Amino acid sequence: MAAVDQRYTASRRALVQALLKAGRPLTISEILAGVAGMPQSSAYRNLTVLCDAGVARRLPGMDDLGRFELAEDLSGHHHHVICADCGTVVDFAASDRLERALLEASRLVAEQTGFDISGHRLDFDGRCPNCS
Amino acid sequence: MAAVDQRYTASRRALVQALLKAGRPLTISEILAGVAGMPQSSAYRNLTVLCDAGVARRLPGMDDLGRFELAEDLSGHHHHVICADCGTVVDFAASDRLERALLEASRLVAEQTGFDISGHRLDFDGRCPNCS
DNA sequence: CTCAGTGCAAAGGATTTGCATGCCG
DNA sequence: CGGCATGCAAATCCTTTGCACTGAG
Repeated sequence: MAAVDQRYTASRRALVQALLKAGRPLTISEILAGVAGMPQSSAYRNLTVLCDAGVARRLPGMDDLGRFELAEDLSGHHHHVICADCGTVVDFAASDRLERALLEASRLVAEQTGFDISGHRLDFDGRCPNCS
Repeated sequence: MAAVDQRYTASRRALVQALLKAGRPLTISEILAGVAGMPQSSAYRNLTVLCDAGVARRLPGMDDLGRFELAEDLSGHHHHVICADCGTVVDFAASDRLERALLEASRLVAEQTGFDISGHRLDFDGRCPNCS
C-alpha cells in the first residue's frame, strides 16, 4: 500500500474512518458533516488520493452527487440498493449463486462484445422505508 | 403517453431518432453532434421532458458526463458494458437464467433491507477493443 | 532544507433557469 | 388568443486547481 500512497495523514485517516463507520457510500456533504472542520477541497483531494491508492472508490450516482466508499479490498465484494427518492445507498452482498451467474455472464459478454471485462456492478433500484 | 407529454415537436422527435439510431446510450455532446443545430439548453430541456414522459432515461456514469438512452419500454430490458478508459457504453441483453436469478435476488434484497425494489441495473466494467 | 499536505479562493465544466419571442392548437 | 416550446445568456452546482503557507522527515 505504501507503494502507491504518500502519507497516511490525519485527514486521510479521518476520511477512511468516516467511510468505515458509515458502512455505506457517502456523499461529500455527508463526509464533511461527519468530519467537522475539513474544507471541501481537502476532502476531494484526499479522496482522490485514496482512490488512486486503491483504498477508496468513487461511484456513479443517479443524482449528480459523487459518492465514495471503501474499496472492495477492504469492504468485500458487494452491491448496492439505491433509493430513487432520496438517493441513499445501502450495501448488499449477493448470494454465491448469483455471483457465479454473474461471472458466467461476464464471460459471455466478453465473447459477444470484444470487451476485456474486469468486473461488474449490480444496483437495485427502489424506495427506502423512509421515502415509501 | 400523451397523458404525460405535452407535444411531440420536431426537436423531441429528433432526439428520439438520434437515440434510436445509436442503439446505445449517448452523451449530450454525442447527441448534439448528431442533431446539428440544436442548442444545448433545448437538448437538456427536451431530454428532461422525455425522461418525465417515460420515453427516455438518464443513466449514471463513472465520468461526469450524463448519458441518455430510450426507456426500456421502447428498447427492451438490457444491461450495459462500460469502457473504463473512454467511457463508451454498449448495450447487452442478459440470459433468461441470469434475469431470473436477479429477480430472485430482488426479493431477497427487499426482505433484508426493507426497500421496495422496483428494478435492477447491471453493468460490466472493462476495456473496449479500441482502448485495449 | 525539501517536499508533500492543507486552506482559501478562483477557475472549470456540465446542467439549469430567466426571459422574451415564436408557433401550435 | 393562450400556453407550451425555443434560444440565448446568465446563473448554479459540484468539482478541480493555483498559490502561498505549514509541517514532517
